[in-house]
Amino acid sequence: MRQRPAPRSVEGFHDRLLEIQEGLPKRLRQCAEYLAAHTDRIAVSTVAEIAAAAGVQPSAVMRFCQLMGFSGYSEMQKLFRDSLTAAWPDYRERLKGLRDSGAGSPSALLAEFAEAGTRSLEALVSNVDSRQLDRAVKVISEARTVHVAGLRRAFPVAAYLAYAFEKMERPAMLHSRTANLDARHAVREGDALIAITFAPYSAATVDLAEHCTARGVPVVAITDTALSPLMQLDAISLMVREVDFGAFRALSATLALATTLAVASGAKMLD
Amino acid sequence: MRQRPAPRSVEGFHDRLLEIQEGLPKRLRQCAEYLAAHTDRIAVSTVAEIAAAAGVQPSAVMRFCQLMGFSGYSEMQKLFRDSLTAAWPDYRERLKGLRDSGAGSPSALLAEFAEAGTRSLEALVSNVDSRQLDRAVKVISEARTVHVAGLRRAFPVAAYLAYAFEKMERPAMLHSRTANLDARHAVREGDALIAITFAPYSAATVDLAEHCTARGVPVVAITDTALSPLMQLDAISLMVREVDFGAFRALSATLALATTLAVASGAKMLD
DNA sequence: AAAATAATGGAATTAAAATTCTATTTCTGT
DNA sequence: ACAGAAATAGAATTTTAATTCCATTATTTT
Repeated sequence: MRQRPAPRSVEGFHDRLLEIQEGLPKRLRQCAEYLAAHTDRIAVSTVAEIAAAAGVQPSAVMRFCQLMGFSGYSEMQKLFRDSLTAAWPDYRERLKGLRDSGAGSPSALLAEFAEAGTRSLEALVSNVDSRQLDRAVKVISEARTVHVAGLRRAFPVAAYLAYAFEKMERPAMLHSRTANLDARHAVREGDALIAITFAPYSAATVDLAEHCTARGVPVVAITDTALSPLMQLDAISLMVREVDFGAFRALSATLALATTLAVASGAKMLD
Repeated sequence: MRQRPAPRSVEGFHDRLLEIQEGLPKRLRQCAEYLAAHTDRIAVSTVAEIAAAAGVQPSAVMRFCQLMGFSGYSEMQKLFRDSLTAAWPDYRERLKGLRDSGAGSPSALLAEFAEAGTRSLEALVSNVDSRQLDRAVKVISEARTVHVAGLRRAFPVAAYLAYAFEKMERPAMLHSRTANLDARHAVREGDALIAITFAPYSAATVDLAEHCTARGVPVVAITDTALSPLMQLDAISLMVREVDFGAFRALSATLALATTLAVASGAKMLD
């Protein structure tokens, strides 16, 4: 069997599997069958574990990897590990890479950002805690007035939410600190707050959230990490991990989540 | 610091992180922050990789693991590896599941919006006119001050652009009509305007674009159809077609395009 | 300001995992 | 059934990664 270059994607892996599978000897066939059914384990298992689970010797797994075109198990595993982490090299490196390879055109960059957005959206759907989401929607739909707070990078999201609520004729207020005022006294009992903030967490947003919590006004937090100060309050937290593009982070996932909150709570009110 | 038993779930991990995070010394705090933001990498990274990414020594990561209650990194990693294999339905499966069963639930809605966003991004990459994009980037990188105009649905995009330029220390001005003023006289020769508007096209944005064109200030237009009034001016036009879901239209593609303009023009200036 | 305590970086050590090698077994074609 | 080829198991080796240790640096207390 002649050597073909190693697959470069998970799809490529499956294709190759199909190509080589015919006329495979017993142990290698066992490997093929096990790996076809449990590709997701490759990223986090050792050769020994895979071998045991497939009922073969580690060396059989090694031979199988080489048959697939990889230099060994580690190289194959790398493919799956990379596909799991929505990780990107640093923005500067990436840009430099694009430029060096002569592909530094704006269109190439656009494709990168589009890719980053897509990955963020996929990760969002598989990670979001649907119980928290349901609770958030409930709280928002029951609020008299919805307050929306988000500054800096979170501001576009807050602005979009305010726009969406306005369009649905839902009483809503955008806390944008115009004239450096904060309008905390506009928050009344029976209202709810959607607070959006990402590291480095802006104090103004956190303050407002604290003010609300102290008064029993429910807070829905859209944030990025478990260390967010909003997690300390017992807010209903929705965590969003956007794919990094170094200094520039997409907002696709955050916006999709925000839209969902607005639309779902609007729909619930019609029930 | 007294030892508490190791967290037994990913949620438990986050909780413990919150508990211990206060008063953490510098390097351990770096670990905490990095791991809070990138928990998904733990399952597939080595100590050395985590340490490098967090900007600390491997031994610091080890001490952090022990502080969290684990015997070491391997034990902590096991938690995340198990949670991956246990049941992490990937994006496609999850989407299918939601379509079939939980129709109408907030999670199902989220999946729909994510899908709409993904398709918008795909369409964007294949439809965008790269010559126009190149010209737009050139014009923006050569401008003294970049003006950004967008109202209503386009406002979040304009706000994001203003934020991105600010972060890159690029002189930029967001025309937001605060106090119903328009700041058209702030546009000077040598500047450029990025005008964003979608049907129904808001008069204020179009007026500003006309004002600029009349004075020889180049205009980059982000818009949705060939019928846009911005197309009548000889602006550099970038068309974006967002896929809509119900009455709500995503902004993913528009934002990706906006980010590209900002980053590409920023990169060009470094040449 | 000095002593005590805690935190850190980096090398040294230990442990674990990947990979290779080879004797043995199992096929294949005659 | 037999020779030759292919495949396999398991041990041996090499490589890589986790963990510990300790000298040095920073921080806190007296």
